[in-house]
Amino acid sequence: MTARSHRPTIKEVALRAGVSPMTVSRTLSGGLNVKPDVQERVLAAVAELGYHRNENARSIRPGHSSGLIGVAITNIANPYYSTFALGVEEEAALTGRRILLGNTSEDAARENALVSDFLGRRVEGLIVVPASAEPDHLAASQKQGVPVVLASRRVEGLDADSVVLADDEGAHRGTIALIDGGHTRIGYLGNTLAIFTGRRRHAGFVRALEERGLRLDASLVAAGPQTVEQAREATRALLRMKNPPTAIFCANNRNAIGAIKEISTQIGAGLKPATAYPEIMSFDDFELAELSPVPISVIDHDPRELGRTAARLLLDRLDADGDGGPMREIELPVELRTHLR
Amino acid sequence: MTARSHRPTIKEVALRAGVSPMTVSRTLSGGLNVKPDVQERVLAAVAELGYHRNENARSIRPGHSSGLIGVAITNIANPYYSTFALGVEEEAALTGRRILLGNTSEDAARENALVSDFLGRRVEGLIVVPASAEPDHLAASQKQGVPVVLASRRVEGLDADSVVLADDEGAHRGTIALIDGGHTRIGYLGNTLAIFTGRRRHAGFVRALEERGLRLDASLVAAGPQTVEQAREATRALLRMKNPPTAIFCANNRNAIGAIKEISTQIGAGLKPATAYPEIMSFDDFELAELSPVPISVIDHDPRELGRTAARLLLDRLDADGDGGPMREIELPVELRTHLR
DNA sequence: CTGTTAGCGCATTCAG
DNA sequence: CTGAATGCGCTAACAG
Repeated sequence: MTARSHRPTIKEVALRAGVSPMTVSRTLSGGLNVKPDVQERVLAAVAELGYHRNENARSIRPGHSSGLIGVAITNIANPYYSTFALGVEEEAALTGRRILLGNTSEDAARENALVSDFLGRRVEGLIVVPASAEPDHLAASQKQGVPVVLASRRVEGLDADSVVLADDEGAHRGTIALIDGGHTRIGYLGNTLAIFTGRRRHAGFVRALEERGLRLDASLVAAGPQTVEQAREATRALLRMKNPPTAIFCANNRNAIGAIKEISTQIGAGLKPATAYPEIMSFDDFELAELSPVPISVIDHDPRELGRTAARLLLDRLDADGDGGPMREIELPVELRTHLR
Repeated sequence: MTARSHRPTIKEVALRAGVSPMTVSRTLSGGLNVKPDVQERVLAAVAELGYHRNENARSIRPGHSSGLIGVAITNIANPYYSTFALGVEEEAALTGRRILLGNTSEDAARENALVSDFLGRRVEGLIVVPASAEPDHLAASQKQGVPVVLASRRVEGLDADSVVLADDEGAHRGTIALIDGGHTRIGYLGNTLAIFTGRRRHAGFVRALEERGLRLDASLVAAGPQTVEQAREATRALLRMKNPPTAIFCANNRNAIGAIKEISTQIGAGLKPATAYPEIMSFDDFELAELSPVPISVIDHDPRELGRTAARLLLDRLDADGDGGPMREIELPVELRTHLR
């Protein structure tokens, strides 16, 4: 069987139905001013040929848009972001739009290339979890009339719609809960401060310490681990200290999972009882958190809703006739859930 | 600030650079037969205007294609499938192609609509984790010269490239390991047999029982649970039996996680010691599996590689001049990893 | 109710 | 080395 690469065009449908291309076009756009029986003939031809209207050809015509939304995410494989993507996809699908998904791997250059590519494909808008602190490529998109919505992280110097979490408040509340639970030596594992959420969550952590009159011990702070493995190493270092922390604040799920894995391994080795290990506070809930071998609390939130909200911000702007009004900065609430275990 | 929705065209670049559109086009396509200084002028104009070649306009011209791959997945939020999507994205990006991602929610109608939409957008090919047992819409795609690659599941009656796991063999080996570990009453939690993987994994399970001379006890088999919550309920039912299983074979991560959660909860309630609960065999590894409160083994595999392989199958066919040869059916190996815990 | 003309942005073909 | 003409698939705008 040879793969006949033939996608029928409107002309072929017209020929087969014995009408002009315009009649086909009209029929496919709702059938206004086309006799019912002619419509039937057209639709029959469409079905027989398996015709699909070429949206790309359609979109180059004035007034028409591509129905595409460019989504750039730092790491699709992270359940947090994939759930976010699901939220975006669902909301976009409600308006018949599709998403063009790209993974940036937390790499600014890749984000640049991706945005550029998306613009070439004439996306109507961009939803970005920025890997780059550099606003130029996104500003360029806006200048072309392609709105940008930032999700999870903001970019300094870019006036764009955004939806982020209550990072500072969440980290603050979580840390206060630890302190009020009796902890005075609290470790910190999180992203580098170069990243928006890393900075804000760290700030909330520090603010809580100050508020309770605890001094910040730099040797307890690891602002850097990105992967579970790196988090394990950082945890190992904390546990090796002569005076280890009695609790660890983990600024995201990668770090919390790394900490738990390391603690679990060490408990399994049997050197010290489980109670000798630090308790965990995790910014991000995650599956099986309740199996932690040490007490764990989470600062929970809803990535799917984050995605939906980002999409709605964008769609609102796309549907707005004029400039769509001032930028909107949304902060989604988080929920402290103590001692899942 | 008004959102000037102006995307510059090749004409405007030409005007600004003082050349014809063709010279711009040539410059952007590699610059063959364009004087270096002219190229510079063109590129300067491109940069100043923030011009991006309109790929949609480009793709309607004969010979050119969209550079788009349609990916339809049953559930993006499932870490297994999001990692799969990452693999597809990476491999597609290597050839400059992008993915159009759609979620089917295990819904055949949605899959139909999605495929139809993808064809309208002139995707070069389709990568599908089929939610539907019905081959017609996918066959239609092939007939138009848009190749289809099935991933994880095959569709009966559809002659398409596919990459799936060694479901039967994996389930068989896992079950044999349980039996040889002394278990004679083994529970089963998995997808409905209407789903390809559900059917195959169940078959491997049954085959192992037969091989070892154990009879299949229907009351121990739950072929249906799709979500963690449903899996918990099914587990609860198994544990309530007068003669409960001493091991449970879980045909996917949703079911394994549900089982573990339920067992963990019951152990926490303190009615029976942990050793009184069934051990787990999970088809699919998952994060924190090693924290299971009961011994657990997994049939591991690599969803990212599954994605990469699916993409490569598709790209091979796209790059092939002729019909690309016979369909290829790949079965990726799985690895039994016993007693992570 | 239906068909013709024209043009969206781009690049192949053919003249210079 | 550069430009003009032409047509990709589609649909407003304008006849009829």
